[in-house]
Amino acid sequence: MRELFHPNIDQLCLSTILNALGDPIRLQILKNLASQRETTCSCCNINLPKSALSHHFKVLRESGLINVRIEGKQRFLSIRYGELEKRFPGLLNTVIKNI
Amino acid sequence: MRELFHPNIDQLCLSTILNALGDPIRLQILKNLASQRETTCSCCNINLPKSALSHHFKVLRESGLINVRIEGKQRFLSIRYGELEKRFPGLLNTVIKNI
DNA sequence: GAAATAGTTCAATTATATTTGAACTATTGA
DNA sequence: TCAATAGTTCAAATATAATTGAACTATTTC
Repeated sequence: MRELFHPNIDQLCLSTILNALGDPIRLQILKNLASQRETTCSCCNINLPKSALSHHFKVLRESGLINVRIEGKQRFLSIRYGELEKRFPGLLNTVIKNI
Repeated sequence: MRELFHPNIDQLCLSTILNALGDPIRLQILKNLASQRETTCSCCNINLPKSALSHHFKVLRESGLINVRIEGKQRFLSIRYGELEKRFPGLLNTVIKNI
């Protein structure tokens, strides 16, 4: 695998994003990311088997919330702040403040 | 039935709220409510059997997003703006703006 | 009191999501 | 090249959610 699918900014759908956010584990992941700019999958400090984590990362990525950059053996996750802010102004910041 | 269950403001949980919002039908209901202050269940202009609508109203109510006031044969729905704003500042307005 | 109205609840079905371990891929380092 | 690392994918199991019609409750109106 060389590249992972990331939806385009104008394909993003509010209910899909809110649905991705409407899960305690994924909110926790987001909170971690918000405080760290970029993380690898294994640095999320969430006590779940890696296949379960991988599932949640995929939901976040496919909803458009996070970007996953492949570098060597690792994947670096980051929030798609700028694009999300353009598409849904204020949304992400407000959610993150309220986690 | 005389009263419906409404969670207290400090029992509200962000992931539960986002989960309730993460559905296109419920977002549509919220959008309608946002433009009308108060509506009855049957005035939602959503083409679903009433049992399905009732289900979605319940999800919204139990998450803390809406208030349901019983008056005669009807139930008047409204968004719990003030309380939600206190508990999760900015959240609801941002979501509604972005629907 | 009977019928109409407005909605809820129930039970069954169907659809989606989550969780898991095992097998897999790709990359790095010895 | 071999082993370790970082993560994905698969398939099966389990759990949760959505959808429906029918039966129900409560209220109003005749």
